[in-house]
Amino acid sequence: MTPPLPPESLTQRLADSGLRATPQREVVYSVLLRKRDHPTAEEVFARVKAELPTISLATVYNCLETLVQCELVRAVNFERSPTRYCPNLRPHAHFHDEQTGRTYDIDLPPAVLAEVNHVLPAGFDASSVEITFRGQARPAS
Amino acid sequence: MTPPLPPESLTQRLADSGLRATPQREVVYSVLLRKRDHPTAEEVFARVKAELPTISLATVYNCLETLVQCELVRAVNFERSPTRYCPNLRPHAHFHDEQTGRTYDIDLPPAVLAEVNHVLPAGFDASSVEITFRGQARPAS
DNA sequence: CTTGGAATTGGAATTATTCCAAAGAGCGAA
DNA sequence: TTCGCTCTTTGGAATAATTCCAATTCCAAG
Ligand SMILES: [Mn+2]
Ligand SMILES: [Mn+2]
Ligand SMILES: [Zn+2]
Ligand SMILES: [Zn+2]
Repeated sequence: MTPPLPPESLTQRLADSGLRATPQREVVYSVLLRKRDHPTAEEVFARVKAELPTISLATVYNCLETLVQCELVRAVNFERSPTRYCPNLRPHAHFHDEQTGRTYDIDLPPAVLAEVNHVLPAGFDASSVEITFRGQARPAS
Repeated sequence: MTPPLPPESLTQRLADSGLRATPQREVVYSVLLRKRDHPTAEEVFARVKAELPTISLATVYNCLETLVQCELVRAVNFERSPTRYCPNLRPHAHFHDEQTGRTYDIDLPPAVLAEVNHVLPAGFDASSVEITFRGQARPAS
């Protein structure tokens, strides 16, 4: 009974990049883990303020950027709407519900990922793939 | 010897949507067809000005939006960089070369598309999928 | 204790895009 | 034809997410 992917220690990951674990970074990250609804920077800002009332929006942007660099968080974009942030580290696609605006994680089996990468002709060396669905969701859960 | 997908007449498509074929719309569309390098609105603006020196940037945005509505053109976004425009109507993914910034069309076989759609759990009804690769390209052609 | 680099902060700046109100065009009815 | 209505274009102002900047503040090492 292994714990489900022991979440990489924030402090550890930051250290690996030669960065410090600050209260701001810790709270921003914990807010993302607590409610995984792909919030925007503004939404993260609002949630973090509850714990750190004096944090600035600029800092939230800085922290999010840092977390993305450390690969603890993914930045997700739909068209030109504000960037959303996702702490799910498993390979997954995103489903954007056009009615509600909600975003869902869709697990991507390695086999499918492989299949998708096979469409690339010789000479194309992909470092990442991104798959985004758009439509209507009525999730079972 | 059928012509390769007789490009839907712009005039026809516009009429279908109850819209008029204007010189501005025609030139914007022809510019997209002429050089399929996924230009931004600003780039389209520059190219169109050669033929219609008095066109405004607002009109270019309007025309592009119209062409997207008519489904003659796809809007393509990479992160938060300016939207790019693509007149390729076949199902295809995009490959974004991180070095050069160039964008390549990658044909998507129906089988792969089907496979990808199969990752959706019950309750998720997708109206479209978007696949984007990022990496380094050394295209054969 | 110092002190130098890292991090945060508030506010200004940037920039792609949208909005707006006024002027121009095209077309069918009279 | 002319009129009137609607669609379209246009230039400039406004918007909004994000980035930039310069001034503190923080902190860990010496
Ligand atoms: Mn939406
Ligand atoms: Mn790029
Ligand atoms: Zn996600
Ligand atoms: Zn394309």
